[in-house]
Amino acid sequence: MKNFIDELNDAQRAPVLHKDGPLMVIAGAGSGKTRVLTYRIAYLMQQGVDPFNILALTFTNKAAREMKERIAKIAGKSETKNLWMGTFHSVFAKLLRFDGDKLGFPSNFTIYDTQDSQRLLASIIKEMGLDKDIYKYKQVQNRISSFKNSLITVKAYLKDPDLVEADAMAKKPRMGEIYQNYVDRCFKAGAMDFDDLLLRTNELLNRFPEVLAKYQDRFRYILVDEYQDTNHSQYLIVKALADRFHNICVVGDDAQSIYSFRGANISNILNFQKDYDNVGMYRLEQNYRSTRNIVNAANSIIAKNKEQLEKIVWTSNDDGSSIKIHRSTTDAEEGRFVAGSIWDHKMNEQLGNGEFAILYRTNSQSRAMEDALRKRDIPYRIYGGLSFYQRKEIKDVLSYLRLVINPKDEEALKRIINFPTRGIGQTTLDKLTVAANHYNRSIFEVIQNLDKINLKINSGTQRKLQDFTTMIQSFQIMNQTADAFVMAEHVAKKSGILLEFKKDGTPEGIGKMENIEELLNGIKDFVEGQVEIADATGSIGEFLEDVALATDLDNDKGDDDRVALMTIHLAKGLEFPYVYIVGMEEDLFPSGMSMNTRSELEEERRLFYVALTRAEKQAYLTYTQNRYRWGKLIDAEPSRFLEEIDEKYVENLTPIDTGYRYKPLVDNDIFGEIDKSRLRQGKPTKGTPPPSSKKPNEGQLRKLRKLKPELATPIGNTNMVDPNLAEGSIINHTRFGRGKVIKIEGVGNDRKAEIQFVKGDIKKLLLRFAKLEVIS
DNA sequence: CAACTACCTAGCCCA
DNA sequence: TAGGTAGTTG
Repeated sequence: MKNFIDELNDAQRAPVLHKDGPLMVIAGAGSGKTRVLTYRIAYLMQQGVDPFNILALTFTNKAAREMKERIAKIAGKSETKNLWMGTFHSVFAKLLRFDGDKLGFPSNFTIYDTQDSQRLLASIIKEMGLDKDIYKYKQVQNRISSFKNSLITVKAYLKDPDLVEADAMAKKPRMGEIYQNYVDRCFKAGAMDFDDLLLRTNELLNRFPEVLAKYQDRFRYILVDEYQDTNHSQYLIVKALADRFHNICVVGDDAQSIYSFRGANISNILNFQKDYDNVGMYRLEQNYRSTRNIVNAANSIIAKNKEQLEKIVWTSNDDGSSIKIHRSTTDAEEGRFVAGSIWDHKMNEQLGNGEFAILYRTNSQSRAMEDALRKRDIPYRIYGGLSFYQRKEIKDVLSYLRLVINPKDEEALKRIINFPTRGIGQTTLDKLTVAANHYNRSIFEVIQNLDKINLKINSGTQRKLQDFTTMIQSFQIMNQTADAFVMAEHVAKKSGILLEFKKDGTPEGIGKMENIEELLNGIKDFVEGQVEIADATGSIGEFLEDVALATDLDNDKGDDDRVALMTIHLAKGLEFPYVYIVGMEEDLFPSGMSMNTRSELEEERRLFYVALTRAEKQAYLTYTQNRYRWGKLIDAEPSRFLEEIDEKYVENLTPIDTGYRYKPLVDNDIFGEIDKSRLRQGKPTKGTPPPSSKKPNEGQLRKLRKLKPELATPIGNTNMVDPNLAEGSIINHTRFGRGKVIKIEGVGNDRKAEIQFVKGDIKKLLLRFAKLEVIS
């Protein structure tokens, strides 16, 4: 084992070496926090801590996988096998599979995704005879989710007059009943939703002291990444588990807390020192990721927030070029600018597609970007949005598999009982549902006992129902021996799903069939991968768990070279050399729904901070004056965040138009204040941003020449017109920068080119005089 | 009683 | 724009 500790700087080393007791690491953006977490685990193991006694909670499964690999490199692969590492949801789903029976859940419980929850709520609301325009299932689902994340059970809800009152005021007096029914139905279906995985874990640890003791004793060292984004439910689990040994290490950055909409509570990190005695406090403030311009610009933004832990992020990296702001007239043009700019960078600096990311506030903004990238043949990948596993045809296949594992799974059954159509319609299903509720049994059980209950279902339909259950039962028998792939392939064929799409024959049908084939390939890969894992079997159950708990980034193989398109939320924790933050407009970013209170606005600002600090070399901020929203073209105003960046770090590629509502920002005093106070305390001074002495473009040009000497313009020798110059050429002008030739006209000495420059303006230049260098 | 088609309308924020 | 729904057909 080589001495990996030497690879750390002083600030990083201290928390790694901190042995026992609670500690908190406040890690600024790009300061190497994953590294600290990884090395701390490796160090604990080196010190003789059994990996069996270590629990590490990460934000994505991908992050867990990568950390595990790095630890394996240091400590050896066999050592890491017993580490419990993963997201909150996957770790506690595993725990509940072991001990959830004490709460009455089978070990093969289904995990309902958001869509399942919403469908179930929609049917409950319908069954209760409530007005679906008042009780909107999405709203109801949101509300119940927030109850669960705050550990408000049905009982607790009913006891809280404020909550009950609030729902009554919102004309939803029967919210409590819906909540109760929802919980009952999930239980009856042997299903947990995402929030249950945490809520039920809490319940388990509270109600069964011996279970709590078992896991307290096991998890002697607990590490939590992204602690600023934990919710109350997660907070309590961690607190309970760490209560015996107090060996808890939390890592996070309050400035990057961006998940309050799903219950994350920033006070968890702000109050950590109050929760434990003798907390070791460590700060990582040196940023290794970004240029000084980016770091300082980000600091100037986050300084506008009031609620935060004190820290100064600084860097010893180069200044880099300034942050570029670009205005366009429409979102389509915004897309063209971004695609064009990426293209230019690629051509001029010989970069791969993977070095670029386009970040946006909402998924719907991706379309304009996609269109523009496609036109330029730039390969890209969209992250998030509708995931592969949420597509209808895929969910249908998965529903069959779910039903094989857990026949009580009501949502799976309802999806497929009549798909492909087999003559079991809504009326029949309604009768079955009523009976199931009445007898307190699952629908599947009701069907199996049709002969014993008189449901007034005609004999033909009864026959069809029996055929259906017979089919599922045959799958179940097969599942006792077959692996996930064999099983899934069999189900796709025998259920008639594949045939259904085949005979459809339309392009959509063929597409769906291909998707199912892709699913099958994925399952095959999965099964083969599971062979390497000690106690894994490659069963359907394992596969379904994997799918249910996959986060949007987990499916990324990352093996091909594409421009990344994603929301800012998804980009947390990632980094890219070139980052385009698009849609910098009021009402969009900050979102119109998050501008009402100070804390909402501060979260939007943190989101902007996260976005900007993803960039290593260069950040672009773009906005448009008109944007299509809700199918209509609407006027847009530049985001207030644009004026919040200290102007010394930005450069406008487009001249400020007369209608521009904001003056460029001058107010950088806030940052100066904090900085001075830190100076007085004798803290590091490297963070003080020295005003950039260089003109922004110089650095860029110099870099360009260094990278590609053959592209450097031989000054003074360029008024000979390059024979390669043509319409569509990309050129470099010694004064105006890069541009694209739109048109060439005139002859001889009069020959001139109309050029669209990257900076935004269009110029007509006489080729006789213009010092142009043809790049391509 | 189920299946299909054609409309209509709400959603559009983020996991 | 897609998903839900009413109306019609088989």
